[in-house]
Amino acid sequence: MAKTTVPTGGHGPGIRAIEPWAPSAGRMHQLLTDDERARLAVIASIVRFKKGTVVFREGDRADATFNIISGVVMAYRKAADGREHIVAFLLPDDLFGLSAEGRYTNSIRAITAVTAYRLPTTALRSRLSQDAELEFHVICKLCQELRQAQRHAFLLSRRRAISKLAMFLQMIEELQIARGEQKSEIYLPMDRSHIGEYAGMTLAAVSRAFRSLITRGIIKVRNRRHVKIVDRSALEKIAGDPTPERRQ
Amino acid sequence: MAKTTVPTGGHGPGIRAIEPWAPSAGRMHQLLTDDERARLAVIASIVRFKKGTVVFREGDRADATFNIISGVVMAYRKAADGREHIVAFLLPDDLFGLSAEGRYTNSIRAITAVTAYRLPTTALRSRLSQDAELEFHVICKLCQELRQAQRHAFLLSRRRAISKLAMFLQMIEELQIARGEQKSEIYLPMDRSHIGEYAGMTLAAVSRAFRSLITRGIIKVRNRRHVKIVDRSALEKIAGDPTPERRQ
DNA sequence: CGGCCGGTTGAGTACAATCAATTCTGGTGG
DNA sequence: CCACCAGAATTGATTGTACTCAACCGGCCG
Repeated sequence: MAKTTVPTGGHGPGIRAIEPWAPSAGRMHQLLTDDERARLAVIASIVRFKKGTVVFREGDRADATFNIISGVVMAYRKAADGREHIVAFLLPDDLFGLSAEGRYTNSIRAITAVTAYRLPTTALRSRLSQDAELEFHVICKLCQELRQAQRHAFLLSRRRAISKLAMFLQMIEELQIARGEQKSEIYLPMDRSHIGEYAGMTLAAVSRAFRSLITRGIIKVRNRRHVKIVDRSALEKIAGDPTPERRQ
Repeated sequence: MAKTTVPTGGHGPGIRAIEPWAPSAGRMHQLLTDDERARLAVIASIVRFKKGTVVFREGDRADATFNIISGVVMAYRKAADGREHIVAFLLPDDLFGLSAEGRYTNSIRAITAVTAYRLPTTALRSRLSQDAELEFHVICKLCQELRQAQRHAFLLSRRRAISKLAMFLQMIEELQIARGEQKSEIYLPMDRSHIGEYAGMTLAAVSRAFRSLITRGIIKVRNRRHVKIVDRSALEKIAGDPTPERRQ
């Protein structure tokens, strides 16, 4: 990983989230003012990670928090049998590097090439304690992440593989709409096995669920990474209903 | 629900969490100073709910956040088929009433008799924006809740019912230890069907998983609500390993 | 061209969901 | 104090779905 200082004139760390208190039609905003971003830039350095790099591991001493500029990372944990469970996918303007008792609680791996701001814990902490406005925005972001995690758990509680996949696609699409990256097609930065590790199913089950959605005419897969939702209401129905369609 | 103003001399809202940055041996502290609690008490009223009461529903206008004084509530969401998925169990010194775009994202029901502080959103918001110290503590609490939600998702990704139950018991025990309520026995304030709704399995599966742990001599069940872990290492192994023990 | 990685598909199996009795437990009133 | 009752929990039999293991496909790179 390469470190450089923040170039003067760069606009600095950013946080995007849905406004917890005011209506916003599902859109995310940049929560930080230019001024706040500049103040954070002072304590930040820029780091780059190649695709596949592990940024840090669960249990490592947590000496920095990161703020993604570009690229996608996954937060994951290893089960005792060596399987990886993906906790979250993090995108530009997201934060990662949460800790408990001074140690990271998840491992992080870049799943594309990634650029990020690196904010040393101590500097960040003292900056936060002086800046109520900034703290408030961090709170907004954490609320958002919490909701996301709860939604993930909800997805995982679905019984049928096809429901999980349907809900996964809905979540990804919604996220891309909220970010204004809407292109009538969903872009999947992760591969099938990552989807499985996120949704609690095997690669084989993911593949079968995709097949099933395709043959039912609910989605169209242009290629591995590009999916179009054809029948939105059918997808919704499948996502919502954990039980098989009652024959009869 | 009955509302009263906060009795003068009451110590006011409290938040307990594990310190995100400093080591704390898994213990939770009261994050708020007496002074902060008093300042919050000014905007709070005390509310009481009988066991089974729904405090608010997902989608309701979010005009207050709550801080539990005593009792246990569950945060839940309804699936399209009417089943309830439990998002979290909230205990004294926990917060609930998170919102997105001014609406609650989960429904809340009291599963025991509950007393709580009610903090009106607008008042809380303006109090927070003036009080960096307080905000910092809210951030700590949110980090804690986020970790908890991620752990829940991890639990839900377990395939075998017995692993889910084992992990559930570990989580409850750890929570009670962190709160200093340790009594060599785990207390379960929720009933079996709630455990099922939290862990993503049916009541029947919960029951069978309990049986299995009992007959293997890993736990002892004194009555519905009191469980003792006899063989901790075996429980850990089962919790960690989603696959059946490899027969040779 | 061959190997490799990501993905698909097939056959058999294991596990939990379902549906349906029972049994247990704690609370209530006689 | 005990009998009774209702809800909670257990247990049984059957079925469905996803896992496992394994073979196979197809694009990409050397």
